Amino acid sequence: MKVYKIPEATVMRLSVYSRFLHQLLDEGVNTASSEAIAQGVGVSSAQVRKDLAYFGEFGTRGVGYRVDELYGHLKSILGLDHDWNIILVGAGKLGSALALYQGFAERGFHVSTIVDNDKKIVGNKLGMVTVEPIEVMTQRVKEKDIKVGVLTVPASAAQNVTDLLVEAGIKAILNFSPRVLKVPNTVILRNVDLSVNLEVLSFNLNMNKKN
Amino acid sequence: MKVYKIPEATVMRLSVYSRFLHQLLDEGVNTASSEAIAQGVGVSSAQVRKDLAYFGEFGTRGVGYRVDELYGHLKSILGLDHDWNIILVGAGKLGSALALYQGFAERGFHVSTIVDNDKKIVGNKLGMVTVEPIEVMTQRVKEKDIKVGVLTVPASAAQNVTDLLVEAGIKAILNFSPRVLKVPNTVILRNVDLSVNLEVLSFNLNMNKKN
DNA sequence: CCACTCTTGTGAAATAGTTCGCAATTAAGT
DNA sequence: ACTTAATTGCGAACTATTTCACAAGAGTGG
Ligand SMILES: NC(=O)c1ccc[n+]([C@@H]2O[C@H](COP(=O)([O-])OP(=O)(O)OC[C@H]3O[C@@H](n4cnc5c(N)ncnc54)[C@H](O)[C@@H]3O)[C@@H](O)[C@H]2O)c1
Ligand SMILES: NC(=O)c1ccc[n+]([C@@H]2O[C@H](COP(=O)([O-])OP(=O)(O)OC[C@H]3O[C@@H](n4cnc5c(N)ncnc54)[C@H](O)[C@@H]3O)[C@@H](O)[C@H]2O)c1
Repeated sequence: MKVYKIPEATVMRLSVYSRFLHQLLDEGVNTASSEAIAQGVGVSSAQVRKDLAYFGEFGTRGVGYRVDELYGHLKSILGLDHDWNIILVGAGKLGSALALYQGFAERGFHVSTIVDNDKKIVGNKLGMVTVEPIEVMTQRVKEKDIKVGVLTVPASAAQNVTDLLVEAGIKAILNFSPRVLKVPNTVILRNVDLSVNLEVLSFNLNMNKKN
Repeated sequence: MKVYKIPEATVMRLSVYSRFLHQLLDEGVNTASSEAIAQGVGVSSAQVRKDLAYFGEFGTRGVGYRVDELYGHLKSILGLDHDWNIILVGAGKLGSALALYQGFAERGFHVSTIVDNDKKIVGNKLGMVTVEPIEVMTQRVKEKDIKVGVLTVPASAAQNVTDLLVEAGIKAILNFSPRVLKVPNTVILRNVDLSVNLEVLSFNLNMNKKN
């Protein structure tokens, strides 16, 4: 079987395309050219076509893409044709914001379990979900067959929690703590580092000033 | 004047290196080799050396880098040798979490102004800062000479707020809303798209399953 | 002061990702 | 049926980034 390695940048763009297509659907648009999509998300039309070409031929020459069809293909490519259960670890400021965010559910991501090690927080309700003690984490991951964990604990606790999640059989982790985590290569890890984002801005501002 | 274009990936790694060096400083470590840094942040040692080479020669052959020195250089390269005032627009769930986050101040980013258009929220205190009405935004940006804006408003309001910020003279925007924003190319824009991050995980989980 | 070890800095090679350019195909107009 | 205009899919060219590999120092110990 021939398996191409898909650039991560491509995957990220696919996600953005799919959201833009959703917007077009809402607006009642039936077809869109690669150029229209490109304009909408701020890339080149060749880029759009190349990205899609990794996965098949979805368009019609001379016409463009049917919005509903392409949207369906992208959802399926991204693994969004079924819902995902998520466990959120650390119900602090950031964790609470994420837990209450509607945007995730809209894309099929459901925060079905929230755990924290602070007794004062355990028992609180975030939306429909009650914060449970950290001790039940392993059990919940196993019994609910949760594949995705979101980490919003302090950096000092991050590796520890990660090890427990991995042991419990988690398959992917989205880490918000500013710590480099070690995971076996069977587990997919992504880091969202907000300070890094600000510092890239700061770097560019600094550059502009000098040149 | 010779100006090298620095890959964005390099800049992001510099930020991570600098944080790791800070950690080493705390631990009382005096020198670190490129290999040690590489291990600590999960890249190759050649990558570390190449990244640093864009900016100068900071190490000593046979020895490595003086942690305090290199840390200082990186802070300066990243424009972190002075503090930055930030305006936060949208004091909702995510905005509040960001406003109260200590990690930013530690790196020299100070949320000095917070604005929102919801009368029920205006007047609330987030840490030391009082949420002000959206109407004062332009004035605050100008009078405090704020360069960086953080956007945590709903997608529907994002472009509108952006236009106002640009008009007020903002230089850089960190956008958390899932909308592609248009800004003049004199303004630096970065997007933090949390749904995209989850969808990349979902894509990879989906792939693993199939192959 | 020489031999040995360690580790940087950096060209060159390898890999990865983006843009270009156009043949192929479709639809619409005549 | 033919012509024209639009737009995809895709190989080839180009550009960017990472990795390799090693000469050039720098410290250490005899
Ligand atoms: N708040 C932000 O805007 C923001 C921005 C960028 C990064 N972060 C990072 O996100 C993480 C969380 O930030 P926050 O501001 O929400 O902090 P927070 O202190 O409000 O929340 C952390 C939560 O984790 C819980 N916790 C601590 N140790 C735990 C453990 N071992 N097991 C389970 N739960 C545990 C705490 O009880 C607390 O509820 C931190 O790593 C922070 O650096 C936060
Ligand atoms: N909460 C999350 O975890 C999360 C995750 C990913 C993305 N986001 C994005 O971040 C943004 C904010 O999310 P949130 O959950 O904090 O929403 P929220 O509704 O809690 O907060 C939005 C705030 O913006 C204010 N606002 C609305 N229009 C405004 C305007 N024109 N000018 C000034 N203020 C205005 C509202 O009054 C509200 O306080 C959204 O775009 C959302 O998609 C949030």
